[in-house]
Amino acid sequence: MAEMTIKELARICGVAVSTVSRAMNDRSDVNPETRARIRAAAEQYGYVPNGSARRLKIGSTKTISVFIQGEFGQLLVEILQLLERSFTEAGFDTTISHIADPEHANAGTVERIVREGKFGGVVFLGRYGSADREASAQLSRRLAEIDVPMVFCTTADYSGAAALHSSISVDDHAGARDLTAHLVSLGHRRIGFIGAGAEPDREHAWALRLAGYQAGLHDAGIVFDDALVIPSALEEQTYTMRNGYESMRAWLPSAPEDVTALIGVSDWTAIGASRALNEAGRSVPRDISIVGFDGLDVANYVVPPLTTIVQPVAEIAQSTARVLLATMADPGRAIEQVWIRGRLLTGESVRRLS
Amino acid sequence: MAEMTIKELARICGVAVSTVSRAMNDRSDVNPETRARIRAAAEQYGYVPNGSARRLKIGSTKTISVFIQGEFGQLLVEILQLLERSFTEAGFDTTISHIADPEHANAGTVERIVREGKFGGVVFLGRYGSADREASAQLSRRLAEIDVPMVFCTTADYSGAAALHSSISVDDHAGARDLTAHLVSLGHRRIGFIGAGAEPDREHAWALRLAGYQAGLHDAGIVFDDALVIPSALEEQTYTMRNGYESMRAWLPSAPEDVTALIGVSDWTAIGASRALNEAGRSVPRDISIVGFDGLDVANYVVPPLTTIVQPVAEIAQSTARVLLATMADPGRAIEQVWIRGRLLTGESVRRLS
DNA sequence: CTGAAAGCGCTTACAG
DNA sequence: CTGAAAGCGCTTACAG
Repeated sequence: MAEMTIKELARICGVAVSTVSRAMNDRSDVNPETRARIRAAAEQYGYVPNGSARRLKIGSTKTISVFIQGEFGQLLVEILQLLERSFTEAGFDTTISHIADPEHANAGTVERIVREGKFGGVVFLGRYGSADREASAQLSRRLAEIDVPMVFCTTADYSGAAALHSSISVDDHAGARDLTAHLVSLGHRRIGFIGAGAEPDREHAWALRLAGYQAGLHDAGIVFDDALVIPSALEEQTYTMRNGYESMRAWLPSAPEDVTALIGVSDWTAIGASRALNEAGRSVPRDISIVGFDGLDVANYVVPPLTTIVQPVAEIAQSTARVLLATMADPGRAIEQVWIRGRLLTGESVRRLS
Repeated sequence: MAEMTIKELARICGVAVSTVSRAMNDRSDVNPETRARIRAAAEQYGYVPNGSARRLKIGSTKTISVFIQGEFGQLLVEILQLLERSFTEAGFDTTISHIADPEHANAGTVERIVREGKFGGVVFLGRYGSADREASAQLSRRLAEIDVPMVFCTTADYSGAAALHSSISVDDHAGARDLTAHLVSLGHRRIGFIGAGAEPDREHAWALRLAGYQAGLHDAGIVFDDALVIPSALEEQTYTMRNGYESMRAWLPSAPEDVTALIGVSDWTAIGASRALNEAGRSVPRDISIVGFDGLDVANYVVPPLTTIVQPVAEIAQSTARVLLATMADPGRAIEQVWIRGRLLTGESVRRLS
């Protein structure tokens, strides 16, 4: 079936192409009857305006692009669906680009897509940026030079000292602090943290959560002990079940005997670590308590159900859409950093002491 | 930073736009030095060709579109990454569209995107089509009228009697049959199936897996018993952990006492069902054996690790890329239905009887 | 190897 | 309310 053009449809309808264009774009200055006739013909002949030509004319488009980095689990799917809905309601199409491997997606690719795309706005969605901080920072700075509104959702913009873009995320710091306070309230004082990254870092989720945990300890007057921080065994997989498992296995032989509770940097991490503990003959929560972070469905289904911080998915998506649309309407708008507090969900993975 | 056009760059370099175009597109008929000079200038000034203009001229594009339906777990992420890599190697860009809610994504949206996009080819990726079979079939037929090569990956095309599109998938039927044979070989004869859909169906994964299970029983001379088929409790969530859990809870009160093994329609289903069994005081595999399907990482980490069929992800992606690229090269090419055999992975969730 | 020119299919002032 | 015309930024015969 050959593609039909506006010209052919115009001839069929006996009008000028400009009239067809107006009819297809629901402009007010068309006779309702003409409009109906043209749209009926379009339907009948399967006419669809050529998007490329349209975009070429219009310049910036009614399209918002969402970039997703790496894996794409329940959390991001839920946020993406909510974003798509918001954008549709606001009259925008949503297009998605997946950056399979943030490490190898050289800045150029992303930049090229954003520049070529002529998008109305861009969302970067993805929990965790590249491990190469300098590359991330550089990309972020180059992106800032492009004249398109962008926001970062569930991920920081790594541009360095002063943020160049708005970002919306769960409050990682407060969440980890809440978890720590919860454990303390149940009598725990020797509390470990699973899944710390390698280098000093202040922007990735793991670093914020680690800092929140330290703040929680401080709140309770507990001295932070480096020996209770369990480093990630696997590069670039910080938040995975596999990393939780491997990290715990690597750490267990040298683990201080008196640890009574552990905070996983994510639910998956906690689940993987639990498995390693089980294999080592230590039962959760009898021998050791463990909590996660994110509040995935799976946290409710593992045995025992995990105590965790639930990410406020709806609020995150809402804020993201709001900030982006507002910035699109007023590009000079101030940059916002939005941190949304997660909710503590009590499972059965923590034992009350004494 | 204003967008630079080919015209401006041409003026800067002191050449004609056609020369810039040739240089940017790596055509052979340009003086290597001119080419180098132009590309350097492009880099310096951040010139990126306008994709819309390019597409408008070229007509069909060097872009392949991947449509993803619904959730997007480990399996699809892995396949998508492999597809992206194959397409890139073949010189194509990959663009992704997410159909958040296949139920509500009226055929029109998908059709519009495909028609507008002028893609070189289209992949439909997603394990499970819409529940509304008539709508699916109709969409499939309408898509067949569009003059773009398409293949279905890990999902059937639901066009009905005669397939209109090529499709590549794990061999659901053989996999379930293998699982059944495995259980039989360990002494099980009263084997149930968790996650059957509501209506008669022959195309969805659950239906194929159910049929494979029945074939496996038949192979072993075991009479199929309807009472051992556990229906899905939740609409549109067949393969989720939640559905495994809820379905098992609903079924348990009326469960025949003599069941010794269960086949989950997916790993997640098996994991959810295990949890319900645990809550009811039945331990896996001591009291009852259970197997899954898909071979997700999580299957190795639950306790006990799940026996399952591992989806041959690499082969699926490879075949999908091969079939699509071949069809793009030769649109008259015959339609292929590719079923790839999965591998049985033995965990610890099955007990040997007697 | 390079340039001038036509044209891809739209949208949008402009004139009626 | 409608039409004729210009032009968005490219690519590609065509001519040199």
